[in-house]
Amino acid sequence: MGKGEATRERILEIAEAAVLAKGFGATSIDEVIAEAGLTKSGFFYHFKDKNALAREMLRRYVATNDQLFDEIFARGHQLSDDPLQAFLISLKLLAETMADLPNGHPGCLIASICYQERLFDREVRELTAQSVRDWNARFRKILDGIAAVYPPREPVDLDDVADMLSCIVDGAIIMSKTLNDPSRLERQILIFRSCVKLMFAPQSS
Amino acid sequence: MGKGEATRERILEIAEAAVLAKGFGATSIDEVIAEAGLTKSGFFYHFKDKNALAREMLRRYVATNDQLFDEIFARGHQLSDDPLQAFLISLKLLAETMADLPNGHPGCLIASICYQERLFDREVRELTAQSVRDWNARFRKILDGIAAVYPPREPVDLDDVADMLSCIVDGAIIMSKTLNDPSRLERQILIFRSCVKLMFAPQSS
DNA sequence: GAGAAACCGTACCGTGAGTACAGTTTTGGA
DNA sequence: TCCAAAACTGTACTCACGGTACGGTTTCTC
Repeated sequence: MGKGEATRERILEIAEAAVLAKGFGATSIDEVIAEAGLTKSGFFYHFKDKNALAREMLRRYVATNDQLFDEIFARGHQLSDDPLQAFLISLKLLAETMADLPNGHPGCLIASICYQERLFDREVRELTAQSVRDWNARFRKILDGIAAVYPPREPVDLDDVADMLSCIVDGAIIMSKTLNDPSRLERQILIFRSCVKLMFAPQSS
Repeated sequence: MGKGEATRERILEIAEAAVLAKGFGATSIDEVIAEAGLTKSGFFYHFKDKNALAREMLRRYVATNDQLFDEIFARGHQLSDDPLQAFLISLKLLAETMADLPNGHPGCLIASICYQERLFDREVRELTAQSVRDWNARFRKILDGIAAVYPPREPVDLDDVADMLSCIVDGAIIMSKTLNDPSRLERQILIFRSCVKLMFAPQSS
């Protein structure tokens, strides 16, 4: 890794924390470069403009999240051969992971971008849309596996159930931040888990 | 209503549409006053600064939403004496109301503020927190009424279920906007409705 | 040791928030 | 109908921020 790449990473790390804390519009390049210890010229050497910064931040964020999901769902699959049990275990792991974040979840970049859409170009917005679609498809695939074994009790659209997880997480992050109570995120994931159980698990007193 | 009050309302209406479309930071006072047809001096005569504008926008937004919930849940209560049925009807009405919005839900002001928190003062943030708490309490009260008649199947925390509705709605709004598909919001509310049914309704094939 | 990569410094432009303050029109009530 | 308050207008600033331009300098790497 060249020195330039390291600087880029440092900038992205600092920028992401700032953006999640106060929004993209309120994050000034000046403060980022001050913390990163370089000049404006240095910044624009690495990023054409603020949009380029957003694009790279987003790529980083999506990659990190993808990796987290890979790990968590692989682990669930390791611990149980039953697709429903594996998913329930993974959701538990996800909840725990979120609960273990030191200062609560810092925020969802996609949601942050969503509420400031006009600040970004089409490429950035297309990137957010695609990653949401990918996550939904991933969850949908898991649900397909479950539904094949356990026919859902209520007639539910599996696409909607898949979407639900992303919605719950994004919504819970907002509530956590608004109420300054990190525990809400964990609890919402667990409530979703209960819903999945109710939908698919066979009757058990 | 004096002329000043009418101007204030006009500014708030224009500002809300702009803020939900592109975020608070990206909404300039200049463009708002241009559309409202008054000068900068005129604007600052009504609002001390941008924070004061946010505060009033928020008050307006919360009041409108409160009224919507009042209507929808009152209507549900009219149509059925059974607390569970009444809630399920209300959720259906809520879903329909959201589906009927011409260009999809314009966005949640609380979420928008959440992701740009540092732009706002403590009073604004306290206002968002309080309205979320109020909405959660309202839903919780309804769930209490239901649980008294229909003991929940899974051991669920009713506070969490109450929170869930807000989370789902906020999350679904983000997904709707990100994917440019307004129907997601309606479908998520209906999926939540299915979950409530599964939690409380007695076994029915 | 040379050339490319990774910066620094300085000076500049446009836009938007916000201030200051004096002047003008509009409005509602005695 | 007049008068005072309310509701503005106009001008002229300030400061911060995004972004550009460009020449110079250091630092790596082959």
